[in-house]
Amino acid sequence: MAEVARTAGVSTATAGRALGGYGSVSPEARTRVLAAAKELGYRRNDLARAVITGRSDTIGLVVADIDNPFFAAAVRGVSDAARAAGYEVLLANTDEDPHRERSAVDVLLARRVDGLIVAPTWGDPEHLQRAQRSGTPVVLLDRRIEGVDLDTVMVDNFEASRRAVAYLVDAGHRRIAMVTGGTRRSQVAPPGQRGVSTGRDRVEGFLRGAAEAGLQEPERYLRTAAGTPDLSQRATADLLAGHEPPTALFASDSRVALGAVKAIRQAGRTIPDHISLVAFDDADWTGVVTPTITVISQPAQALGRRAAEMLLERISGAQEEPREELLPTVFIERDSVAPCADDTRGA
Amino acid sequence: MAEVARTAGVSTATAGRALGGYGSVSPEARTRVLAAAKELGYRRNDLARAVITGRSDTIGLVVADIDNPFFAAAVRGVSDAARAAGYEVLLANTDEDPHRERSAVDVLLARRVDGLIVAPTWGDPEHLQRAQRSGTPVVLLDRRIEGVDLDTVMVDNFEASRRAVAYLVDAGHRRIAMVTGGTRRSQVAPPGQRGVSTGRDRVEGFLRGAAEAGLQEPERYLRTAAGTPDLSQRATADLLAGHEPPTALFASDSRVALGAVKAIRQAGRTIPDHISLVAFDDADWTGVVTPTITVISQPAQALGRRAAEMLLERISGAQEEPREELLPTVFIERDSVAPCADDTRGA
DNA sequence: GGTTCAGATGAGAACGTTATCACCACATCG
DNA sequence: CGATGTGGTGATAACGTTCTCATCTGAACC
Repeated sequence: MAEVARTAGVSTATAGRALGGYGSVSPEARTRVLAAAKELGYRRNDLARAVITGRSDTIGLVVADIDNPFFAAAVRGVSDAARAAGYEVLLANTDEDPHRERSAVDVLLARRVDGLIVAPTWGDPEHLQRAQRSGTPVVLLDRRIEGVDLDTVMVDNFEASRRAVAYLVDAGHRRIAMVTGGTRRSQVAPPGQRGVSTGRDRVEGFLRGAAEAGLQEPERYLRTAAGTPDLSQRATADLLAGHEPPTALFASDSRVALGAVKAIRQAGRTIPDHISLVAFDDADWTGVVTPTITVISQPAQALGRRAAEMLLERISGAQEEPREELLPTVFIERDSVAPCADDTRGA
Repeated sequence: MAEVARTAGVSTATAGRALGGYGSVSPEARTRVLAAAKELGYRRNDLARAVITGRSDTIGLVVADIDNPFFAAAVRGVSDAARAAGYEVLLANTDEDPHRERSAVDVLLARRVDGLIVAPTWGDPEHLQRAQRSGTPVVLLDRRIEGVDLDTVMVDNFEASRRAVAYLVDAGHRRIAMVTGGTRRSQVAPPGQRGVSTGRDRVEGFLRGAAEAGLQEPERYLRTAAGTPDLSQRATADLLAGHEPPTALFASDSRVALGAVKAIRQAGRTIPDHISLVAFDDADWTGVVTPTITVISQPAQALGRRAAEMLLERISGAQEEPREELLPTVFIERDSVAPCADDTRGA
């Protein structure tokens, strides 16, 4: 910059003003500086600027796995909203490992991000609260943490799941199973905080829906820790092979549904004749398989966008109470649910 | 840091050495500094460090759309390799807009990324060459640019496509269609550089395969500018409704395939009885639809990982000639291709 | 016992910006 | 005409680090 200033015949202060767009500069000085900068191939150093201003115009984004379609869409939403406001996005994956989440947050904080959007995984969220307290706003995406004062953008997983079960019950089903990832057993945490809120809420919605229908022992048909297609396939196969197999299945996300569909097919059963299926997430393929799958559609991209918007509000100094914002899900009826054909429905 | 130094009773220089892990510090001084830092809640400012060292330990990643499964996987690969080496990833989407690509590169350069991984879209690549020349290494991901000296990691799209067509020809098909996105018509660029190399190479592979089989006017069955499921669905419907409809279809990626499957189903045809299908990309759903889809599988995540590795080599000063690295595709035979049943196969 | 050398330390410069302040010229106003 | 702004400018401090250099200590070596 000093060289640009020299070439343009002004002080570095004036050159800085012309290049940085602050203060006031005469039109002629500005053009001279700009010309000199172009001639010399000058490129601004945003890092040095950030050191001075204390703002990096960057937000940190921490998700479990960008390669999961839900998060990919959410990241896209965050990215779009961020860029529209002149912010860049620093991305980190955790693979649901609390240790990686914590270290990712530490690194992003050291890089002086102006704010953080986190889809928190299961451990102690103290690092998130500390970040917020020390002046870096945090917005939770897709997952809430009880007893923590942070903005949160998500859907009503409990209610959506309860309704899905009610829908299956209305179709006459009584032996309704749920396959889900998330809720791990081998986990050290207070009971209320096990697993990820998304998984917990969906399981509780399932249990509530089952209870409301007076179903006996719904836990008998609940399979957790099946978060990948492969695990889900095995869990579903297990369910189908059991005594009094379920006549309907609720899959907690599209990857779980993928494994479930495979297992059902391999077991020689057909959807929806032998077993009905409802899944979370309107993945692209759910509309193209035979039969098409009835799903609870989540506005993944909009969730990301809203999270970014809320974060940007906080960054610009909004001081209201932390709020939990719920975006609506859409229940899309397709062809994977049929009335229960099983005579033993009373079982 | 000055306060930490004061608390620990050492100079800022020594505190810096203890905190920054450079130079040499006595064990006792180190422990005193670390204790003081912890007590004061000191958090290092990596931005200031980057200003001094000239290295930000950050790489910029520019792709068309993170919400596309191929790129999501590639980004994951880049991210993993980057983190393993202590680098962070700054992400940008272009939506295939050359203007956005250029401005994204400009912003990332201003943030002093140590290197760039770009899946280049169609316009003039001068900004990429300039970045490389001015000392920020650039690696091209998934797409090459002719006549440009940049490292590139991709697959052999031409050969994979040629083989896919040959496979269909071997099954007896003569009216083979291709639906693809990418190659736009309304584009201002020298003929050889229209569209994105991936799309061009696949089209040329298709044409070569057709030529080798002696097929007449293969262009008649070529539909470009159908990069989204919706556009692809329309293009496929159009093909099916035409005179002498194709008996086999080659879809240039999984999203195109999705639209094609929908169109085929809506037209009342079945795969593979009426029409065979081969698609690029082993999307998760291609193994679960009926019938399962025969695909050319790309190692998307490995492409990202290799791109990051090559970039890191350049960053650490490797000076060899730029190279183009091809990762192998895998042709996965499933159930969407059947021998041609059409009597008029000579047409 | 002097020379050499490595380890440890501090003072202060350096990195490339923005922030602060003082100053000037000039217009505006009463 | 003097007081009061206001836009433009430059010198220099400031940001929070790392880098450079000089100095000191003590051990090892012949």
